[in-house]
Amino acid sequence: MPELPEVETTRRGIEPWVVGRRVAAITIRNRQLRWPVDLPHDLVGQRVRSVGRRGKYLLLEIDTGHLIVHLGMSGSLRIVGSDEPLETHDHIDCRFTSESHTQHAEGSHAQHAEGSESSNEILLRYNDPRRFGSWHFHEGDFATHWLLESLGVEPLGNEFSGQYLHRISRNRKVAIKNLIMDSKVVVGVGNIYAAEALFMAGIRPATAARRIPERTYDKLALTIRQVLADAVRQGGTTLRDFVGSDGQPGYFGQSLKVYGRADKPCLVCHTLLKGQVLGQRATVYCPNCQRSQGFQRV
DNA sequence: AGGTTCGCCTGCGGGC
DNA sequence: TGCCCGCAGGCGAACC
Repeated sequence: MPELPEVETTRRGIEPWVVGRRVAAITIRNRQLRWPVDLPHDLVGQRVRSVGRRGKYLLLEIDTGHLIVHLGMSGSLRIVGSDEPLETHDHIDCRFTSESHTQHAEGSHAQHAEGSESSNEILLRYNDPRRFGSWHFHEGDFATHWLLESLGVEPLGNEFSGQYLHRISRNRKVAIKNLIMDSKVVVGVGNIYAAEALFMAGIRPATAARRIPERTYDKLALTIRQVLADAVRQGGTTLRDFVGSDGQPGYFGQSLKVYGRADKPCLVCHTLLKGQVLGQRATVYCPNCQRSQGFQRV
């Protein structure tokens, strides 16, 4: 599920609710996620300093380190009231004390009486049907965690550019779609946004990375940034089960040009879009708009 | 070392 | 109605 825009949507959603609060309790109902969940007991009482993101990993910075959360394919984190009924696959709850050093946004979803200390508690609730997600605690610098230490650059950061992609693609014959989905190269680009960015750049997904000229990589770096930033603005993409921290879906789905549209007409030129499997992942492209070298008829 | 495939899970839609 | 199959937003491990 969640690619960078969905994770960022979640980050922005939970940030104002948890920053400044202290962990009151962590309830783990099912430890069997991607890796067995094993959190230290001394997290209780620690204050949340910030909520960050590295690639598709959410980083809850607390006093002694970071809670590192990955949503896998089907995970979601929601802010709910402490009386919210449990649903299937609600695997982890992180309960926070009512004290807070930050002002909440208007429109609280938690059912509570204003000013009441005890009823002001909120839960950060993790639901994950497929259990491909993960929860870890890491002391100190998050970048040294084994899951994060070899991650590539942030696509919305300064290090990411056409020049960077061009340099890293030398002598690599891997399909360009697989290259931009490789988290050691650039983080956060999953199956949906890879297909969309390649369409916007006019590049055929199966093109060998080393055959693409730098000019075309300039264009690709731009469209990757564009599609991710656009999707963040719209709260991510909801195909089936993604919901933001307020339980609402994302609206970027209606902006998708190729993903999930195999055998349908291209929205630009009306040529039938072509489906293909690349690296075990379904992809879709327009045979007319997407020519290997980025040539576009426009 | 780069490239490819596997496997972890549940849920859902389509075909029969 | 029900069963079986294939497929789904990720990604590290284990293969060549």
